[in-house]
Amino acid sequence: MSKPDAALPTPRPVAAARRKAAGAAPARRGRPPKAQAKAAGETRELILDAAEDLFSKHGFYGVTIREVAREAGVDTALVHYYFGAKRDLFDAVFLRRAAVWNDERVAAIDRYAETAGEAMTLEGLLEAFLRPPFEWSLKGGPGWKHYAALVAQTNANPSFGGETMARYFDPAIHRLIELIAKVLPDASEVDLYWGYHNLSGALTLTLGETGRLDRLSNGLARSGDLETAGDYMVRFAAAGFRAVVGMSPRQP
Amino acid sequence: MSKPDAALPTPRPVAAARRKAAGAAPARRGRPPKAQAKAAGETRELILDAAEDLFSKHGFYGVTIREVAREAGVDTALVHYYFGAKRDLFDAVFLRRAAVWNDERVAAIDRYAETAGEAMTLEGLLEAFLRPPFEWSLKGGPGWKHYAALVAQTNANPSFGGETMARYFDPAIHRLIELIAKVLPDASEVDLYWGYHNLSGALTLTLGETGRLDRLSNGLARSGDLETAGDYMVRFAAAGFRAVVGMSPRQP
DNA sequence: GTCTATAAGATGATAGAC
DNA sequence: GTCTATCATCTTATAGAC
Repeated sequence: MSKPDAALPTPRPVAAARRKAAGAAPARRGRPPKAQAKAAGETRELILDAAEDLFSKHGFYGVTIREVAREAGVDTALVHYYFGAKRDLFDAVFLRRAAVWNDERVAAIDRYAETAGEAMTLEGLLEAFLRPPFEWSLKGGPGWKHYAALVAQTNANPSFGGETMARYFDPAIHRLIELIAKVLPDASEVDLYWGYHNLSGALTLTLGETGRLDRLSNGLARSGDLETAGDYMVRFAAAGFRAVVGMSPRQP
Repeated sequence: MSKPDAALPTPRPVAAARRKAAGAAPARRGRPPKAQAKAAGETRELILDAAEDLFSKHGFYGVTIREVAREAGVDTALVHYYFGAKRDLFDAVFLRRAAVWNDERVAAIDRYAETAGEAMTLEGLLEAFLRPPFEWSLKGGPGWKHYAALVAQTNANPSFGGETMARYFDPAIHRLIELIAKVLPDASEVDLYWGYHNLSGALTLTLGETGRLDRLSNGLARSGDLETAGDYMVRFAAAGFRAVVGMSPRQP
């Protein structure tokens, strides 16, 4: 019934093993061309961009410093010069967009809450909270798409970036839950946390854009169709939140 | 507001680096004790168990063969003797429980559908489909818990195990969707696939037991409380499925 | 089946010339 | 800031003795 041969991300041997397997160009002889002079801070950003891309696809251990340098078009030693240890590079990547990402989401729900006033709805709130990341992932350039996948990965396994995630993402989530509580006054805090947990999983899986859904549905639904994903998610989660109200008794 | 110092999985340098960092025992001198004779097939299982544990926590690249051998209490060369390349070991781990896992879920929803007959409900179906993995993770011993986390990881990033996942998991999911279609006759296939996508994300995040929820909720809700997670998930997803019925027009 | 020894190469990181 | 050269270590994987 299912077609076990559709396109899935290919397994990825670490840097050199992959180059070998791919029968890649025989490692250009002689001097590599000197890098052109870069604008101030540009090298730093190039490295972050490359690392963001690779970490989001292969995880911390699946990426080598050499690979990052190669994709960034800079020398290996420069990566250490700018960021120190590999782990620090990862943290820098995750940190770079964390504040923007969350400030924007908080601003969006606050703006919505103020505009809507008494007419505030659950769907409206979720829409305001979910749409910014989807929009960035779609239209913010490749960096934002990679970052979205990195956030998804970190949410699913906080071994790397967990600290940063808790520091920057949790306050935004708390604000959302606070506002949902106004719309669902009978919900307990526990109800809302479990509700958010369910939403969070869906969001994470969506931002990862793994292609699983494409294959499962034989192309009927596409992982990368974030517009549609958002529409379904808002409806699905709003109904879900309402359905779990009252499952745990409220604290007195 | 959040406590940025609670317990989260610690970053994990690769094998030797971690041993060094931990200031571990000075690598015992002299001959290691010979392994006792093992029952037939036991060594194989020991290796699979160790690999399952480690892969589920650190991913493919975050685990070394030496580490697997050490945790299994066998010689490094034996891992290759039994499984060949590292990638083949990973596949063997993922494959070992794939059939059981999915056969049991299909059996559970089929049994439910037959017993309930006309009285079949969405909640009943989801309960039948979701409870087995939760039960195993809770009561099936550590192996099943590790496997659940591995499934979660693979769903979130199918670079490794994607093929196996599609082959073994998709048919079970298709069967679930088929039965949901009976309960929600007005839903289009697309509606159901997006609905399942939302459920799948929640399931994945839950089986991962990352501790994110514990921290976010300051201990009010616990990732490891799979009983409660299941109760909320059934209610949340059932309402979600109903809410998305009709969003995409049905195929003629 | 189990272990020793070792090949063959990749990796994170740094010192120091320019 | 950038690049070369290199260290010290780790990694997968195999050949071959027992």
